[in-house]
Amino acid sequence: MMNDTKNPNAADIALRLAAWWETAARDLPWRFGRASDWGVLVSEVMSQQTQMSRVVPYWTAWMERWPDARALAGAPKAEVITAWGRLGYPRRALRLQECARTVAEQYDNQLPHTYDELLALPGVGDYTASAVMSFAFGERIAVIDTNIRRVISRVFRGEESFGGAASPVERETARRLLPEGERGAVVWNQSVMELGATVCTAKAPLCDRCPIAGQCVFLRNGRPGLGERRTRPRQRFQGTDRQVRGLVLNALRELPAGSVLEREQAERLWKDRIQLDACIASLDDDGLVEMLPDGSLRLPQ
DNA sequence: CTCCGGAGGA
DNA sequence: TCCTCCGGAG
Repeated sequence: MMNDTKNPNAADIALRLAAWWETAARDLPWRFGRASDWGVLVSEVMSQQTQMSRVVPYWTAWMERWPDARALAGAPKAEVITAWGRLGYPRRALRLQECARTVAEQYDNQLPHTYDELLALPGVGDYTASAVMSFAFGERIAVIDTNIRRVISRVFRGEESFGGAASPVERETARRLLPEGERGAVVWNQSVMELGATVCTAKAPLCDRCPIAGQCVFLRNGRPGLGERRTRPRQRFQGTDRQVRGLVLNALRELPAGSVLEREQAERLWKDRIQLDACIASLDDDGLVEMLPDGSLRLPQ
């Protein structure tokens, strides 16, 4: 077809999303240049597997208490674990502190500015390294998370994205769609991700509120397979080790600082003694708790 | 109850 | 490549 005006045009979509970003972006405290590079990294680590809205109060308190990598590096582990609160996946808290130590010691308290150096930091994977490069340093780099994968797949391919790791084709597509200029690329990453988080959601996309509904192949095709395919296998929580670990750690966090959880108290948290012990052992392995000779538990020092 | 989401280790 | 790691919103 010679003049297919319906074919999605990346430049046109980028313009529309940039305009939408100006009016619709959530006012998160680490956005719009208000946070340090380190603050941006902390926000990204906290946002791994956790909704931004839940992160905000934790991030604010965290950055007030430990404004930079050096400050976090010197904090007692127990305080770090406690401050992580109910964000979930508390190993992230320890990795973030390890990251802070690396930054403080090896990089003189300044985040490194290359993707490879960022990627090598504890708790920093492809997504976080790319996000810091883009959002903290303003570099032109394709950021790929599940929101961006979903939006790009729907808008340009008219399909739901597959689960699993991003394929080389997906990565190449993401790079190709990136606007030429640095500033444009940053806004592209932020706006596509924001669209995926708030409008182009996985299960019930709000197409009537979408600024690029007129350019979307997925919508034009009648949203084929909407909600049929999961981006990842379903994860149960009730009865799992994750729930038990959460109960134990939460009990420790709620204790007065420095005090221990007696064995009897721990046993009251979960009926299945075998599973409880396995979870305590795994928390110990992770460095999230310490077991004393009498069987009581405490947060690590 | 179901949904959502990166890193790292096996 | 698969699996485990959480908690709160809907």
